[in-house]
Amino acid sequence: MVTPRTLRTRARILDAALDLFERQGYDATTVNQIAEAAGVTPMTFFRHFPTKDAVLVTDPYDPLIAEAVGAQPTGLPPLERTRLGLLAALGDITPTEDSTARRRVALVATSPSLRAAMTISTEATQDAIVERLVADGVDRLDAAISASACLAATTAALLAWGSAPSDVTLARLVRRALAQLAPAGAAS
Amino acid sequence: MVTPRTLRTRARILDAALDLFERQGYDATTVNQIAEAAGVTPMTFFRHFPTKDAVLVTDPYDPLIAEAVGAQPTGLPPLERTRLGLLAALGDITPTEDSTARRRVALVATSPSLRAAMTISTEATQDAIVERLVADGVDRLDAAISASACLAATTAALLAWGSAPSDVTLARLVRRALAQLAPAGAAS
DNA sequence: CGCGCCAATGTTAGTGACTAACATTATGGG
DNA sequence: CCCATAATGTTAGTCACTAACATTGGCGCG
Repeated sequence: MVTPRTLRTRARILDAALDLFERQGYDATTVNQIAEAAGVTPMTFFRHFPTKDAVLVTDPYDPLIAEAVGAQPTGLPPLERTRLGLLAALGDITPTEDSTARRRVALVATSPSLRAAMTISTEATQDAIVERLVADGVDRLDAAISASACLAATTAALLAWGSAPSDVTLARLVRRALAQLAPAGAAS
Repeated sequence: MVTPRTLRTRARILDAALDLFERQGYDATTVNQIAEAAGVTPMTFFRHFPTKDAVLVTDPYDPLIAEAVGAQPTGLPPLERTRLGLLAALGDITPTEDSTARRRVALVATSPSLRAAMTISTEATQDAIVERLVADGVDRLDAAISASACLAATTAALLAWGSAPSDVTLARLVRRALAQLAPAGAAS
């Protein structure tokens, strides 16, 4: 049941949180402060976001990415399949970026606990890719290695993007990251 | 001041913690339980380990690894330097493994919060590698990409080792992981 | 062999993230 | 305009972790 009221409250909490995080840092900001600034009870905060870090960390792209990886030629080694799949998915994801994406990423880059939360969330994506590769007969360990390496490179690019000049696009950085994992001297 | 008494207490806490974690799971075990089992106050626990997860997560290998990476030929692309450096460092690290290493890794594999803690700790290694590469004139983003990709692959191997048959060595799995990041068709 | 010093431990009191069970408000559909 | 029900509030609690101060216990020295 997604009522308009829910959306408004959620947006107020999110705005208050981003504002406070940017002004006084993530760790120095308490959920109580966020709740108060949003005109709401701490309890209500947790009804909208399961954890404090969930305000900043979300990625609903897992199925999309796993599918893109699966769509790459089965003959390729798993690393290459994953790499190409991520590049292919990139086009679908980038346009969706809302205006706060960069602020969120910049904030995540500032706190170890946030980067840890992001890792946990990335694990879901990794699992999705691994399952997809395993379904095609790839060894589970090989799949995990490929997926985690590609995602780590992508994450490095993402974090860099958070504090990059505003004319640098995320897609550009990710392409650069994944290019380093390409078979020697390959184009694209 | 590293007195014998300190070492004994620390060992008692560590034993109690490993035992409880294995019997009832990491998240279900409280610091109070560990302290009680070790015949000690919760406060004392935190004097020996900064956090609950510190009992399981430690790696003091950063300088060693960074040095090994730096020792690789400067002409190579950063990913390859990092990869070869990690392989070189592997020999120095493996023999040091104490008998609880595998138990610890197996436990880390079971809980997302522990894997997150491990990521934070791996970041230190990553930073050491990045600084070393940057010192040789490598672009910082390129360095971060290489280091994080190689370490992610290594971590995947490490986690797999935790629940692998006991005749499978860590070095073997790590070599397999890093081999996937090798330039196409290169040996070892 | 006992005594005093200081590291190691204990005590108390508190904060902040989160949870559960139950009470209250308010919104939008009939 | 009213009522069912979603959304919020209240209260009370747990657990990881911290700070300040009090206490104990082991080891070196006389």
